[in-house]
Amino acid sequence: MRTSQLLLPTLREDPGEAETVSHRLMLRSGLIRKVAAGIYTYLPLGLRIIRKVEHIIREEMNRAGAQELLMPIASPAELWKETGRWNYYGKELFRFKDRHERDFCLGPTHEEVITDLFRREVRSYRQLPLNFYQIQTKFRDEIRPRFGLMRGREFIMKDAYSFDRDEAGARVSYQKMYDAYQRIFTRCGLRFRAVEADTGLIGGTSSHEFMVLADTGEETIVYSETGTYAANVERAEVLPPEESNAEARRPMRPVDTPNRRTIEDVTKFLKVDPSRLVKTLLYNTGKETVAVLIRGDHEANEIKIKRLLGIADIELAGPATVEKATGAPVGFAGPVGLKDVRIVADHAVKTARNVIVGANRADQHYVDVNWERDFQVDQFADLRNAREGDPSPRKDGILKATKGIEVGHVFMLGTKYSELMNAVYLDPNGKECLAVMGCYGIGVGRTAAAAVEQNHDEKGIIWPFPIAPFHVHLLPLGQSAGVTGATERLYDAVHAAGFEALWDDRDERAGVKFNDADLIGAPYQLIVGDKGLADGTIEVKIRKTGEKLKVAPVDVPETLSKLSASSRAADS
RNA sequence: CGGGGCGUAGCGCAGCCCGGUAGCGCGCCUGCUUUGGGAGCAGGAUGUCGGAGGUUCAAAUCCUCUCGCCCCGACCA
Repeated sequence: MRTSQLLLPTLREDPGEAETVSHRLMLRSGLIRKVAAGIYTYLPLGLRIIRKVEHIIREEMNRAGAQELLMPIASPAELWKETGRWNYYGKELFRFKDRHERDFCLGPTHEEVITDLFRREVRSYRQLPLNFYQIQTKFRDEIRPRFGLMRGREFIMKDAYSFDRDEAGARVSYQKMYDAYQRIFTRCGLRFRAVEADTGLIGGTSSHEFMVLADTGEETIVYSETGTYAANVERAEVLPPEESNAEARRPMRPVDTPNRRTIEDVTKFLKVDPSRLVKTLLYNTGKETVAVLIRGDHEANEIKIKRLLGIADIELAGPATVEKATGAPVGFAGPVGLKDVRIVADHAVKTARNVIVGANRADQHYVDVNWERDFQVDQFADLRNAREGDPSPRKDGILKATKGIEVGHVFMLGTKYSELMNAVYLDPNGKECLAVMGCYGIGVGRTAAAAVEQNHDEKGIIWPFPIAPFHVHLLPLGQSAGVTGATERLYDAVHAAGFEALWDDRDERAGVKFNDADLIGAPYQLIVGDKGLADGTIEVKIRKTGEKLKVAPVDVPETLSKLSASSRAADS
């Protein structure tokens, strides 16, 4: 492909709208352009990358025995009402009416549609197991789209759904997808880690997220350095502290804490460590107000709280509710003397002695407060986020924390959707059985963006060979007949050897071509100039290392084959 | 939705506080020179100053409303 035939609008300066590396570089290198918030056009070069990622996904999904189909983007409300998600999904579900005033939505995921297909078309246990996948545009009306392709409202996703006769079969299907994902992300040239995850809105029994390790990641994961445990912090279990606390209980007393409302204010004012405080968070569940006690240096985990309460949606109570429940303004809530409110507490509160809590009076706290003697707790549970330094719940070491970008997610769904939608098959005895399901997603654009986050330098992108838009970037310097002729012969030879080449045939100065090539990030650049040709060589520049090899033009295909051998090995 | 910020030429920005002919750099067009890391000189084109309303002799600038976008928090591939 010649650049003169390609819309490739590279930008010299960083666009004002982008702050993240991948977003900035994808705009600058002419891969994407924004149409509206979270909605992008893929320009020709960007689409090539998307197609490369899709190609790898297809190969691995097919290898794992899944079959590709394609479901519609618009789906009727009826299906979503059957599973209850028409109400449950919230504003993220983009709804609209057709000309007959019938309700529709843009598919954010496709459990309903695929389960509907299954129940209509599959009858017998002989047809199972089945695994269907599609690579398709999804729409989720995200509260806050950001970082370009990292979190779009419209985005391309590979989603797959497995149907098995039983739990055991479903576990096999799940494992096959888990293995396929390992291969996919490895082939995309990513450093990643599979971690235990929460099941969120999709529901189901267990799941893993595939996290690309990057500082700009929105997720925090914890893992055991010495063991195998790895989990999203929102999921990671925290073991109850083992040691009992021998500290003697001192008598409780009130102290004045004028206008000190936050943990930080109170600890500074009383000159104590945050771990000496217990914070009292009041949550509205829709039915009641619940007080959640968390040690001052710990972070509340709302997912765990929701799970404990068995409530899908909770929110921190507003000032009015807080005042009603505690009789004090926000910032002075505490468990002592708190009436008519259910109190749940994190395990760490149980062993904490002589702590500081709000007094349920303006500008006062209690110090030397002790559980059982001074306040009661209805239930203790694991309610906080894991953090670095906590023991691994598998008892295989101490947890470390890192940031990650979620590029894939696999779920064991169980029979949640088959029950709600009556997706059944007949077993050998002619008895109706619920299909046991799994579902498996990969964000295609996000995978590409994550690859940029992990593979770039100050000059631009450094594409991993398997997903590079072009393998080789030909840079003829000047317009002499010798250079043009040599470039043309190289272009053909490189193609014949199986490489995709981009030929910069613009009448630009060397510096412009070099900078654009570094920005676009093809793994190899071929620099053809009169200087080199005079002694019979051209230069092969390796983008990643900056290394330049002087090579006779006839030897270029072989040199490229050798250089790329290791990156291509993963293909087979 | 809450908090913060921004909308001025294709891109990056200044001008706004203190109202008075709309500017700079890059890119784009023409010509000459140059040609291995974002060239030089000369000439040129390009704006409903996000939109609507208001104040004023006069509004990019002040006021009100509105739309869009970005960043930080609750959602997720």
